[in-house]
Amino acid sequence: MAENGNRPPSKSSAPPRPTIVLPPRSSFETLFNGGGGGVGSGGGHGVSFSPGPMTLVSNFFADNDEFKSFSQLLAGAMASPVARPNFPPPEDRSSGDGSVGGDADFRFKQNRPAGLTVSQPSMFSVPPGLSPAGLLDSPGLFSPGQGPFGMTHQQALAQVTAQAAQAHSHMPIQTDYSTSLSAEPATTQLPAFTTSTTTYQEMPSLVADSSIAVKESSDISQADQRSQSSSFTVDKPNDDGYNWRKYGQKQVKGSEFPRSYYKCTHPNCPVKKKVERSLDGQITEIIYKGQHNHQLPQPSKRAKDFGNSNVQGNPNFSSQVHSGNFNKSKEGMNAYSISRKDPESSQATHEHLSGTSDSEEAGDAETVVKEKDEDEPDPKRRSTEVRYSEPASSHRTLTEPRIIVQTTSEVDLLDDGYRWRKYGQKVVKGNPYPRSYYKCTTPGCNVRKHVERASTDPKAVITTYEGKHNHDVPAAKTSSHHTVNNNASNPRFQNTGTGNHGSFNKMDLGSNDQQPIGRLRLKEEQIT
DNA sequence: TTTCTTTGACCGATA
DNA sequence: TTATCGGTCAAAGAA
Repeated sequence: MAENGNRPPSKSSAPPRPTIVLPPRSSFETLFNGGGGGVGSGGGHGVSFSPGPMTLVSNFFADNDEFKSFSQLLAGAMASPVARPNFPPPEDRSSGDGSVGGDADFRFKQNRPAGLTVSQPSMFSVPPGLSPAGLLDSPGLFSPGQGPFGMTHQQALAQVTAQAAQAHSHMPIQTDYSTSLSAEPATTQLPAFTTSTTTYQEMPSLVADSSIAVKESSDISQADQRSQSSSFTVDKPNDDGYNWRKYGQKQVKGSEFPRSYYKCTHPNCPVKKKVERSLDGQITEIIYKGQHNHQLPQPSKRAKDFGNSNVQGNPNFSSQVHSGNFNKSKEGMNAYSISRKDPESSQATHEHLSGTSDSEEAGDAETVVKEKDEDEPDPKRRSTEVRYSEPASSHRTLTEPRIIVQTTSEVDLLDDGYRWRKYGQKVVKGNPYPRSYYKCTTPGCNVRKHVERASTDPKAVITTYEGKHNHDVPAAKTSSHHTVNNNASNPRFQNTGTGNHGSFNKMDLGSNDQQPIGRLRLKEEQIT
């Protein structure tokens, strides 16, 4: 990549960072739940819901190596342990023998949110184009000698995001908010997936882009037939398969690190990305803008950079993704289409991919997938921003990012069990609804949360938590019936007795320290 | 010579 | 109207 190729030594000495694989929104949820619709086991329940994406991915595709089609991918995914309702709890699988598998299990156990289970049919679908292989195809992901998953969680986070970004750039996306925009004729290039009340955007799918090759440990998967050199430096933010030219760098307010601006070098390609790096070269944030209007660069080059490419090697995927033929995707989507009816809670759904840390230095990590109308005046077309941000903390070690899928409605924004004081509000351009800032009212607790509503659908909110509660959930709130309802419809939160946030605070390594929570955030934003 | 990065300046949007 | 900020341009330098 250009960015990395000519960096001054002072900047190029950064430790390897993962390319990011961001699971499209809610994709994992389906996996956790054992699948909804036509594929997989019907109605998963009792599935532990805590493994980070990497864990999920590893389990998800452990048995699947050479999927030839998306449906096969899906089928394979559903056959994975994670997707199985009777998937044994991590405790039962923990060996603690120090082996890769055992260690992985240990991590799994560590991060498992107590009582956080998923017992309902999937609220989300595996979006077409979501390639398990794409997720798996992450160099070093399971490389031996790098810990249980072959990479640090920080790397995992970065990898998740980068690949998501890549996937995003592979596939134009169309959001169909049935609750607000359903009347609009579909210019959909990708099918939307819906719940009974909400049509979710077909997220930028993770193309089976094994340009990011996988190197799995044998006990996790045999998929390393495809494995590529782990020398693929996953930390290259620009190694997403496209070629970028840096055209600017600036210190932006509010960020302690400079932001670099890149353009896709492909002629007439409007895609840009912003990358923030910490002083040690680590990526703290990547924001993609626009959609590639071309395919990935020539395989030869990509092969050089990434090793084999599943995009190349998986004609089904590459063709359907790049040629605009999404029939297969649609089929896959339908197979996972959501049948659950939950008007109480499914009005809007946002997922929080929460990373956590078992390190004192763990900071925030957030992934934002945000749709944004870029160059197209047509509101039906949106480009996508995929953001990965991770406050720089040079020695941070993140555990696997946990995935928190939060179902929120307008009324229960604050009913997460904790008490909040609103300390700020801001209106952003293009969104008639203010962005609100809340702070936990418990003395000494510095947790904040930020609630943002989609401009086109006030019921669609994005709640972002920052920090970690250093206290228990306050006594039950009197006005929590909405939360109760919401939680009732969302069993993942039932056992916690708290709101979603409380639940995943509690599940954070089972500790109640004040480590900041690494967080991955998926954010969907309607653009006016 | 070409390609790419760096970096100060410029411009438009916003408060 | 002005200041600030983010994004971009483009000249200069490096590889």
